[in-house]
Amino acid sequence: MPEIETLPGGSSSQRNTLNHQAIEDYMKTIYMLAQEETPVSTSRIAQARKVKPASATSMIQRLARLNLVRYEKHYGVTLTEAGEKLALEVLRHHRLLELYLIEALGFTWDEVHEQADILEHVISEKMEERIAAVLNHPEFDPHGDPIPSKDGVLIRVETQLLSTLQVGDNACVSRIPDDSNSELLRYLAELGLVPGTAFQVVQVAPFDGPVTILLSGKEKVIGRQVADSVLVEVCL
Amino acid sequence: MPEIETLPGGSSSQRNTLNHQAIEDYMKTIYMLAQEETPVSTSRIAQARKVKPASATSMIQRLARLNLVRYEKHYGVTLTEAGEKLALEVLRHHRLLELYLIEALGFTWDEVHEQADILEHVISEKMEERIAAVLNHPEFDPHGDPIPSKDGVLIRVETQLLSTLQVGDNACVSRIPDDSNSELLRYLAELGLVPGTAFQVVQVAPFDGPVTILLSGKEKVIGRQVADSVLVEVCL
DNA sequence: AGGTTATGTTAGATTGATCTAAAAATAAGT
DNA sequence: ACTTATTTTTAGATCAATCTAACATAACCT
Repeated sequence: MPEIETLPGGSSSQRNTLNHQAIEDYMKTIYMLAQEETPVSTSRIAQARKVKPASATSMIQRLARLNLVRYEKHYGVTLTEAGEKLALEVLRHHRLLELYLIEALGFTWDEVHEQADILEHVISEKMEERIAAVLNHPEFDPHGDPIPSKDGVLIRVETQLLSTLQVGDNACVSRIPDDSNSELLRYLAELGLVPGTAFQVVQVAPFDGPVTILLSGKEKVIGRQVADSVLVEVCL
Repeated sequence: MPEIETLPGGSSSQRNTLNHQAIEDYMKTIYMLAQEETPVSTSRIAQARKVKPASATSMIQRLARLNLVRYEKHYGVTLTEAGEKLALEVLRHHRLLELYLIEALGFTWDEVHEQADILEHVISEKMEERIAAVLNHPEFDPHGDPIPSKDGVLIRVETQLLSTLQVGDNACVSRIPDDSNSELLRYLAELGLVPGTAFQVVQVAPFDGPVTILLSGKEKVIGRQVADSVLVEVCL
């Protein structure tokens, strides 16, 4: 008998247990990439997941069979409603976990991404809920990324790269990509450039030179590469 | 090229990441079964893991190749030193997690086993360590099972079944198997029959009848089947 | 338009963990 | 010791997720 594979599209959160971690990882990846550009191409997915394009293709076909994505050959992939729901669920897990690891278990900023990437696939509904409760239902994770609500709503914040600011601009650090390398994250934490921190741009050297900012009374000079890794909101 | 598979035998805790959850599950199973009887037979492993004997055989062969077990065809399996170390590591994770889920996340007694069974394979050294620290390096889990120390030492407690006690005996509840069904665990919790509780045997009805105990001033009557699920230490 | 390059897809292989069915080894019973 | 029953192992299949190599499509560029 053919036995059709089923998944989330079904009803509620059945915790299919065979929600196959690979599926969730692909869905998360596709969701992320779709923010930047849609439809999402095979090669972008392959690159992000660090697999060969052929592997991505075959997984995409599987996701399409599961109605998690719409797929058109040689064109690209978009998420279905069920797919987006799944992706947001995983993202919620990830971000809650990152915050939890820091708040409850004393991890540092730069350590949590990796562990959260693994845990996100295996925590039960109950555990998700308890973690959210312990953290008092937070809206942002430690990197400044919004945490999707249980029913899949994601706050969207207008941000720009720190490196695009002009001299005199006042801004707040909004987000640092949580998959930035650990060195960078530790450096930023040391500088005090963490989500929520307000600062003013004092100087922007030309030719992609360093940016000087005034942060809690002290001037800091940061390289352009670093300035490209920090997302800010212009405030006031 | 042949590429030989390697694992823990190697050095330290390399967190091979490909410590394959199935391998760890088999090792845990074999460890447990070896407590009861050694060597451990294929069929016992298959039964415990709920797979067909053929599947167990092939996994056993793999474990032997990895030097986690000694295997002799048609005879049985014993753990190597590396194998025991791995099993104890997983057991440590499991028991720490059970306690943690209760203490830190408000899970109840009967809910933790399943979630711990999944998490035990994916927490990092760091996370294990932080959890142990938060719990103040506990020696027993909520079911009364001893938690192996980081260097693989397991406290062994002499226990007997509650059902083997005589009238007049004083005893303390020592352990309840953590894989007992949830109904039973909830019932025991309600009765107050949890690890550490002292009680006296008031009456033992013949023909496998119920056992009456005196527990914090109140008499409770428990069926024989329940009395067979509780491990006690005779105290005083 | 037509050829070249880049991107994507199919085909076929591999590995891990499982299965079923069949063969082999051990244990048991008279 | 011979037959039967039980247990274990082997052989061969399947499924998921990956790979490589070969083929197909689309995009690009004079």
